[in-house]
Amino acid sequence: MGTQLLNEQACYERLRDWIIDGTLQPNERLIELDLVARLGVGRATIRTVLARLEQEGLVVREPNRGARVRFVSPEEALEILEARTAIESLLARFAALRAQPDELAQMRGLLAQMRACIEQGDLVSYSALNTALHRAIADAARHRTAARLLETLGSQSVRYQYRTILAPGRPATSLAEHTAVVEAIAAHDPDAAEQAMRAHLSGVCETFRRLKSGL
Amino acid sequence: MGTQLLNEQACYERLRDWIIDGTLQPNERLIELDLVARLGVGRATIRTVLARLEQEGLVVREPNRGARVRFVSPEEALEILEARTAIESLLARFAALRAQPDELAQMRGLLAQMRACIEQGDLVSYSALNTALHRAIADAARHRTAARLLETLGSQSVRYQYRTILAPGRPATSLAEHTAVVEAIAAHDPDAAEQAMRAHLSGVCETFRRLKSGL
DNA sequence: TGCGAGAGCATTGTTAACAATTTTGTTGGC
DNA sequence: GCCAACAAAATTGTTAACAATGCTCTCGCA
Repeated sequence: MGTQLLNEQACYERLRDWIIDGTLQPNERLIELDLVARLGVGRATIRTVLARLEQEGLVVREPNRGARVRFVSPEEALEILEARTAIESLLARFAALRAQPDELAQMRGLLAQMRACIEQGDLVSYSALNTALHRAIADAARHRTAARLLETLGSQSVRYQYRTILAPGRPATSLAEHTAVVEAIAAHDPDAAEQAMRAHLSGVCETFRRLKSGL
Repeated sequence: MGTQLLNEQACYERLRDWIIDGTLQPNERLIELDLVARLGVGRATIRTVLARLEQEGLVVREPNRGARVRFVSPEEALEILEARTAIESLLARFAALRAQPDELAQMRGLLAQMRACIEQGDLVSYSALNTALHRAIADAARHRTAARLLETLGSQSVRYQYRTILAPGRPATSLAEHTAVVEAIAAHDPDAAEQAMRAHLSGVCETFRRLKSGL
């Protein structure tokens, strides 16, 4: 954790990253003077950054009691997945309407890499590629409002993102579902793309529900 | 505009209201010392509040150039409507699964009032009831994540909310669509409820698109 | 007239100190 | 040993002053 001099935006991004990557753990107290020392900014800056992160759902602040990293319960994680389903289906629809050839090529490239990961059993890389593919679809949709909603949702639930792919039989199913989504987008068929994305994420939701109750 | 002493939260809500109700107009500069004088808080408080409002999409801040009320273009308003369609369809689905009898009674009551408004040509009251009904459905869904997304979307687009109902023939259509949504929820049919809500808001989107191009 | 340099003003950004609050630790009585 | 009352420490909340930045308007010059 470096001690460089940062402006508010950089400080915000840094802190955000620390929460997302787990450097700062859920429920961990965020003490202003600590962060001041770690980030090399004034306390006022830290305060506005914490306020922003609260608005984004990554931090909880209580008056006179300071801030902590928000803990997202499995129940909330499921809600987030459900909301993601709604938003990403919309994005898939728009991607089918607006995707450019180079964007389609990129999606297909990601799919190919994902296939290779499955064959080699490399689920960690698969998960990263999964994220990249979803992002590629969101970008192709050119729908900033939906993309923005999705981004805030995603940052809240990273902690749970690895879970579902570990379910037995899930990797192969997941790959097939992603392929269907990309094919529908490539065919510029908005209804099919929306439906395929909905089917995919509903599958993820269902898997997550089973994992959750099985804990 | 009172000059009372407020804490951060109250200050945030006050400023938010001023933006939503148009007391502060789109693109209007938000000068920290002005707000300090009007709200009776320190500049630091104003600053964190502005940061929060930016994160919420109501304000735009540029480094060293201050904050202004974010102007939502008609194009963005359409995007917001599209995103609302996705979220509210989800909420309608959950409302169908989870609505309690008293909540259903409330929805029917609102529908009856809406019908009366249409008959009397009172579109202003109709619009308010419309908002109330959508909120009642969101509450019945018990889906905090989706509700939170919807709330931020709603606050950004209030400026455009009256427009669509003014289109010729819209009021009657709108009432029929709302009735269908409530009936599906009352029947505890999630698929029908989701579909009905989607149909309703797609109609709103389509009307808005026409109004927009007709400007 | 048109236009760049520079002074002055308005506003934002940053820092430090102080006040208020909560939390922690300690003492004394039972 | 346990609990209440109190004191001390840690932390957050607030304020004021100062620094830096961007904007505006004038002045000098072609």
